[in-house]
Amino acid sequence: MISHTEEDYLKALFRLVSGKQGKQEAGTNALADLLSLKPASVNNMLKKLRKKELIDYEKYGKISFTDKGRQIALLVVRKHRLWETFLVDKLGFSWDRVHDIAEQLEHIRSDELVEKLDWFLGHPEYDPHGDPIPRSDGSTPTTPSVVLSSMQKGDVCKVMMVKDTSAAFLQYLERLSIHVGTCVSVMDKVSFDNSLVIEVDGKHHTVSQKVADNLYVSYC
Amino acid sequence: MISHTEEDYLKALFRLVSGKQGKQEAGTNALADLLSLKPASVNNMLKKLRKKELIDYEKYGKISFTDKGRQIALLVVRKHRLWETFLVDKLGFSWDRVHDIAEQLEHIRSDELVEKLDWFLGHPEYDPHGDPIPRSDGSTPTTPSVVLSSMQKGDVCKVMMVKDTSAAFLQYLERLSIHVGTCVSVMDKVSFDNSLVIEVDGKHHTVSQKVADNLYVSYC
DNA sequence: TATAAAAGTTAGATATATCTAACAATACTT
DNA sequence: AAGTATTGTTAGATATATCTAACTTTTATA
Repeated sequence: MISHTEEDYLKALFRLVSGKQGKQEAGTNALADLLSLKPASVNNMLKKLRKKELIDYEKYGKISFTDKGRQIALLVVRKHRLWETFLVDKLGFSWDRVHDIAEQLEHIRSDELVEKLDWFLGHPEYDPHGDPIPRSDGSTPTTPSVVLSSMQKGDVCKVMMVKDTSAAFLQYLERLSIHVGTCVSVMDKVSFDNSLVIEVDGKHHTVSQKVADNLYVSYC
Repeated sequence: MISHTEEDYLKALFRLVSGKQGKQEAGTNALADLLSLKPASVNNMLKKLRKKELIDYEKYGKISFTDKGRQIALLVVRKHRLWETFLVDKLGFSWDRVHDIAEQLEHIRSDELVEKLDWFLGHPEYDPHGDPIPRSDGSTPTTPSVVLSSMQKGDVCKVMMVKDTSAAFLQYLERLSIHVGTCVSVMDKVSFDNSLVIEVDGKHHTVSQKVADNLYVSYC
């Protein structure tokens, strides 16, 4: 039996080794940061997870999943993103309010529930932030790889995924009327700082490179 | 902040002092039985709950709610029954599979979630077993008080609530096509053991007094 | 009412998951 | 390659929630 806490560690490890933050390796400190815990606590848990054969790691070495561990991590992520989709699509939550609730819901244990929820939502492939929802067979829909900041003047594209899903950033996007699926035209690009002048819904906005780095798009 | 465990104790106390089991008083042993814990563990927790001003009780005395404690218990029950309704009405669960899942969902913390769920379900007053869903203002819809076992030969009534919601009993009712809302005609009553011959959906069944005691009905 | 049974309490042990503080190994940097 | 900074580990403390075993109080009954 895997505890909520253990699931949290596995999910955090998943974010580090295969998430959109990009890094392919995870260490004690990185995990501690992500979980807002102390390295000593993480170290303790790593031993427990190794004993349960959910991760591979040796003293002072890097951490990686066993097949069993990855499977559990994927299921937790699947549940998290399905619940986020439920909260937004069915209950009418705004996309910046669902994270904390989904963090709780992702720990509910019931295979039947996950599959019924998936059916109820119409087998969604992406959550409200555009993150791919892992399938029950362990596969994952493709993730967009083009960022808005790589677009040039005159390009027109569609927002596919939001990288930073903090409430603050999502609320900022809200003010610009930018959602997943929104069409964005690049009107100008300032070479000095790479900020972009974009048109959304007929309105012009200037966004910093940092903002544009956090928006994954596809050409259209 | 109230822990999951504390919520479980408060919910159990609620069942004892105001639930359909009828008893108006709760003791250490009764709580331990209901929670499948040892009296010593319960005693420990009672001290903690008293310190938090969620219950009133003195050494060797009976246990009762403070207003604050009752409010929390009612909210947990509200959440449990709303989630059960969601699982049956929206996800298509059968009524004998929802209890364990709702036991987990009832601990999800978010006032906004509860209210949105309530709206999504159409402000239901009763859950799939006919149990009243406490309202957000703390009031509770009326509970039926007439049991099938008090009906006489020739009476026709509608099932309003199932008292014993164990999977075994619910599955038994399932085989008899008895649900909340089902019409039942009493064809005969055996005075020897108070068992009843009933007609449901054109079919005749004999049910024991124990079964009939667990079905609340209203005349129709 | 004396005694037995039931109910309730206490003390001390265990398991989980966290922390701090001190220490050890690895990695960077010049 | 030496020294420093970063990263990781250990030991021991704390908090929660459970248990067992022994004990006390209350209640029931003979």
